[in-house]
Amino acid sequence: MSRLLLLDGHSLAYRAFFALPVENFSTTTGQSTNAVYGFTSMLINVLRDEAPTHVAVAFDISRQTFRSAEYAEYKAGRATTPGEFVGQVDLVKQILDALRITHLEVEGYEADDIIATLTAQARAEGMEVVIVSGDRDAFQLVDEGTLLLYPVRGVSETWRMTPEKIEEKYGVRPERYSDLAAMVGESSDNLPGVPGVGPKTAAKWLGQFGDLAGIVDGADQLPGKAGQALRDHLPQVLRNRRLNQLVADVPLEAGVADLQARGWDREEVHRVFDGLEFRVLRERLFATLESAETEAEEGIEVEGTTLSPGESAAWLSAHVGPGQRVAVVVHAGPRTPAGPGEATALGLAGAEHAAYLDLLEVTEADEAALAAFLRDPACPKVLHDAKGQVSSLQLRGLDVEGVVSDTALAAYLVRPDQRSYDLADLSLRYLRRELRLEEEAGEEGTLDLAWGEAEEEPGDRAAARSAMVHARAVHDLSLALDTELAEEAERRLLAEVELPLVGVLRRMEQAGIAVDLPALEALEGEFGDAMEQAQLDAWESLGDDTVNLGSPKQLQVVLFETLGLPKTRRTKTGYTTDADALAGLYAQTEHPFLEALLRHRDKARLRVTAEGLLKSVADDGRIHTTYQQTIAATGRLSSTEPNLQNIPIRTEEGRRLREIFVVGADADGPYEALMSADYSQIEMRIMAHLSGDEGLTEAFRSGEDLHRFVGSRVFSVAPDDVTPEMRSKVKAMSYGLAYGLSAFGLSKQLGIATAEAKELMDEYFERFGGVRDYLRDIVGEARRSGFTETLLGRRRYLPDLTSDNRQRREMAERMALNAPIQGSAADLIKVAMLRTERALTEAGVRSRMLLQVHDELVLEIAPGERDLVESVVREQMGAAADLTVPLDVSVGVGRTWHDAAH
DNA sequence: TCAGTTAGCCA
DNA sequence: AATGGCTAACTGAA
Repeated sequence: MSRLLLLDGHSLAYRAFFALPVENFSTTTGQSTNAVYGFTSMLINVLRDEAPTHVAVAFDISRQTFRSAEYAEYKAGRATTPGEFVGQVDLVKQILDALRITHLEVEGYEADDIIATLTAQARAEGMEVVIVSGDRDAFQLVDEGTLLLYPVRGVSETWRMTPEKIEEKYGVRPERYSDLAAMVGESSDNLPGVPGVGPKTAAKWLGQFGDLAGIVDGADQLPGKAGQALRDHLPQVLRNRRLNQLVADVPLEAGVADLQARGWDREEVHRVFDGLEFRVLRERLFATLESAETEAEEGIEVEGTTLSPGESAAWLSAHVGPGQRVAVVVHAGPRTPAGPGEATALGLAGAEHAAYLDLLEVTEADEAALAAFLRDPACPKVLHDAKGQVSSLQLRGLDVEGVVSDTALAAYLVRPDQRSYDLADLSLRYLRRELRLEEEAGEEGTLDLAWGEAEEEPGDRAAARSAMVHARAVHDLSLALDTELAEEAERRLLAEVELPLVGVLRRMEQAGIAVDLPALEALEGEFGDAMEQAQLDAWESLGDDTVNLGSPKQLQVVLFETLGLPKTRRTKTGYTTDADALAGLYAQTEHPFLEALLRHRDKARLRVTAEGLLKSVADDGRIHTTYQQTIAATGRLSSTEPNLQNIPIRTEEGRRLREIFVVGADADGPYEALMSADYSQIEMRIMAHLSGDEGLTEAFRSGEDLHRFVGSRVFSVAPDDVTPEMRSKVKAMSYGLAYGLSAFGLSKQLGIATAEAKELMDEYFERFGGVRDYLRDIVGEARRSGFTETLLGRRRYLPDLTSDNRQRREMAERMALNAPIQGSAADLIKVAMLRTERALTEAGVRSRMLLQVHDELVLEIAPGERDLVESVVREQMGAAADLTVPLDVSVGVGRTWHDAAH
């Protein structure tokens, strides 16, 4: 879909001029820049938020237009343009030139006429249009495919004017707005309205007579003083209407097709921004444009050899060695429930040469040379998403040491909220190279491959080419990303945390966790039976056994039509049937169907969870999850296939699922128990540390129960007098804090009035002012710098903090609150995992780490090692960071995960 | 077959 | 309308 963005340059710059204090914006040479700054800032935001394919900016050329010719007083009475504004319009145009954005001006017309003309052309071609203008005349252009962003409160925020929004505000559809304005008047254009006729009256008449022409025809029937006033001022109204009609056929030098967004002039942007001394704005501009702009210059070239049996050893000795960075790409067989498949082939690429090795056809000498290369820590290797590939190699007995970079991890640290770190995307972004194979590249293939064997099968040749091209990309990318990770802290995070963690996670995945299969099968059956019973009960109470209880759509019919229950909160497609809403309905009506439905939901969920776990048990009787290290924008891990980080624990029945995770055995024999070790209140402790709040710090140092301590402060009672009710309130408040909780959200969660929630929050912040100041400051700082940072310097960029769209901006603010806290906790447990594994290895024990659940580690304990491992885990988790408050670790041991809970 | 929506589990 | 995840079922369009 094409989308045209049109801006009214003059009016936006003018607004910015008055919105931003001129004394804060000037260069060392005395040039005022507040209007340029405001305009450019707005431009960047709207380019980012609306992602247009075509862009133009319209300017007024002078005040002499066909309008002033008809009505000499048009726009008269405006103050003369301030001296500091003069000249800034030219600077705006310089910026537009550097960005290669077309700007237009036409003698005798206003900017809005140009915008109207281009809008008409674009709409005729089926394009969407987004207009940014501070002139209300532009309202008449709005329709289903034309959106107006109308600046309010200076330039910091815009209203998204849709036909509905205009109708809601003014009571008329956009196409009638100009009729309304003609009667009401427009002070900024010096067009007087009819005395006594305001928007309400005008909208009412338009509703009665259809349009202005209808009102004129029926003017005689208009009642009262207002009617008489209109009759008296008819010529003036009609003149206003002629003047506020935008001209949609201004002769233009450029058509819509000429406005396609083009590559910008990097050097010119630097030159202009240097001159204006815009530093932060330049960062924002580059961050915005570079993500949109990834034009490939060419494909990836690789000169490579497909090694025949017996050739690998010689190739390796010629092309790899200490200090020479080599990219490794592994091809593997299909994955199994126990993990990735076995390696079948690999591509290698150094600075100059590339090679492809078929592991199924190598000689013993080849394999020995390869094994020696792979396990030599002095030979630096880089991989993309190493964990699975190293697993695949290991299945063939090939150990890998000396991994100096993982391009997926490096790219994740550079920008942690990307959807994926696909090699092709990264190649385009950081190398400006398309990752494609010869066939796809068309006739001007960009590959230059030297082939080993002529008689190879085509499939093998494609695989070889692909592996070598990928390896070349990984090699070059690893260098490019090294320079992207400019901050020392981020380099250390990669080298000392994320990279070593890859091995820890790989071993945890390979180990898996043992499952009591008969117990799991029994549980699945039990939940299944309970689900069926619930379904029967539900159907019986309804007298209908055809409703699919799993279909929200069918449920809506049953609940709100058949049963006629009160409507719940709206969703995109109707009314919600979520558990909260159903429980609310049950409290009101006690309808037996609701009870059975909720029970059915519960049991169905449990059954499906059991079923999913059952399906993922591998041949060794264990479940091997996969940890994702580049998904969560905050730095947390995630777990998939299956997700072992969301096994039920909150209800008694759900907890029974934890009984099927049991202590198991390995090749060396059985283990003795499972151990669960977790941090208590890790996020609140980090909050205490980061905020330096004295009360919260004291709470943790005192050893008193946190929520009891906080409750005693908030409610001004002795700790012993904190009631369970008080405790649960401050507990919800404490947990909500780091998420940007609002009074409304808190009231909803606690089931109390919003006013009461507000009081609670105020009292909380009053007593823990350090927390309030910290949360406020962290957002302000992030807005200035563009990113947040964790204890270990993990960054998260939040460009939306300066968005004009309130919803996006507030979302970004909550992310800015949460990211340093959740992310620091993630840093901490990662360090704890590294330290724990190292210490266990040094202690020479057989016990091993199996799972990580954000603030919890699950270990399998070998016979006789329980006490030693417990002290190791306590020590290493406790020493993962040096905070101003202690890190409290609690440990439990048992036959099952459930029993190990504490 | 696939993507979007809804629901629900965890920290 | 409180952050960060994953999976499953249903649904309608391709």
